[in-house]
Amino acid sequence: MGDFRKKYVCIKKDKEFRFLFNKGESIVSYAFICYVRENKRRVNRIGIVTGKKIGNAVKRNRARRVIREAFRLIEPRLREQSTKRYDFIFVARAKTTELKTDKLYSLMNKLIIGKYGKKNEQK
RNA sequence: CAACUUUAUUGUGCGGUCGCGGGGUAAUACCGUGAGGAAAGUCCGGGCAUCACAGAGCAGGAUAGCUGUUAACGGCAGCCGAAGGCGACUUCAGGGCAAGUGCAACAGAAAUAUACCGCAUUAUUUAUAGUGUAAGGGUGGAAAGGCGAGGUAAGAGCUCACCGUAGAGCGGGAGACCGUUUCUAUCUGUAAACCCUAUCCGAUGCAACACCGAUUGGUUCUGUGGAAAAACCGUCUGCUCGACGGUCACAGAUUAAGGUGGCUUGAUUUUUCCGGCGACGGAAAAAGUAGAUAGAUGAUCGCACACGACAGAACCCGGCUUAUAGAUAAAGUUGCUUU
RNA sequence: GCUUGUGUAGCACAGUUUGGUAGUGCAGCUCAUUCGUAAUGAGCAGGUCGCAGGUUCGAGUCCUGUCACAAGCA
Repeated sequence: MGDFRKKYVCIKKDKEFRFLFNKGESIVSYAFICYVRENKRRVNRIGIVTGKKIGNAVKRNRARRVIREAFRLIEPRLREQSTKRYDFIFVARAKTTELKTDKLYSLMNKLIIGKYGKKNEQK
């Protein structure tokens, strides 16, 4: 699979963020809120939102890194189990800063893989 | 040993695996590198960039002991003065109310000039009026510099002795300032009240600015023609004077999504020596030190301990201010004990 | 990154220019009115003036620092 170097792409534009907030399915947990929608590209895309409420710059960076690392671990499994590709937007919450990646990883595993992996198999 | 004062340093470290930004070799692999003492607040100063360069006056802003230091500063160093502390030491917008003006609520008779009670005296009707007066009373943050004597009708710096404050003179010092057996007196407080004095200040900020860029529209600039008496508008930080340009039409350039540069070798860092009390300056050698653009440092395993605080570069420096778990070092003060 | 503005009672605002009493409306409580409620009338309570320091006899007001919140600039 050497077609593209990066396995996933960042969402950058404001329009796309707003589109996902309005039309995407939402998954809520104590660590993060996730908006998901199917896209027609060949890659999974991710966007991370860390608002001002979380804290100062260090805490915001920390939350961003933790989410990104967890997603990086989960992403290969998602591609194996599903043929479709999705856009994800993760919104960090205040508790995200204190969590470790393995906790977040197991949480994502439960919520995202559990939902979108199986969904595809049934079809 | 205890309490305290000041200054400085450090801000988890080492190794393995996966992952991220930039660079190099070069081709999907390897090598090396990658946040701070405050990166923060944006409170000052400077570089750099663009605009204006046709200026003059006024206004406006900043600073405020002296000498030095510096690219510059409102910073820093040393010294002087005042206040606080037993002391080491700390703090201070620390020029001028003796240039002028204003303000001083309530209380009080009166707040910068005055007569309520009082004390004297004059007039007559013995109670009032006039005059003189700041000794005494109470009020207040502040009551005519304080206190004693003389003096006087009673009093008053009115006079004198002693003392304070301010100014002038003299002496010392580079200066702030200090001293003084001299002379003078418009001797309440407030300039973080207006103001005066001295010194400095053009404006805007990397979202500056330069370059590339399609249909179409707008803006600005240039050129040509028109208008050009007055008026209006714009630019020159605000105002006045003054200067320049514009008002309508056509043509060309320019600009708006985005991209590239600006973007890191610089008043650089470290070490040694020399000059200086010190801030700092000079010389030599060595080092090569983040450069992203939704914005890079995380996860995990092993070992050690104090179990890791405050906190993340965004054009770059010099300061200041604020946040900060602890750990370490040096100098000094006071008290106690021992010798 | 840069440039501005605002913090006063539970809420919305005055007062800051020119320093001496902290006020207005709504909301709250009590009483009156009414068969009862609303409206109306009378009264009451409620304030670290964002925080810290300074100037002053005395700061909501003047000065300095600081903490929040909001707006603008491609």
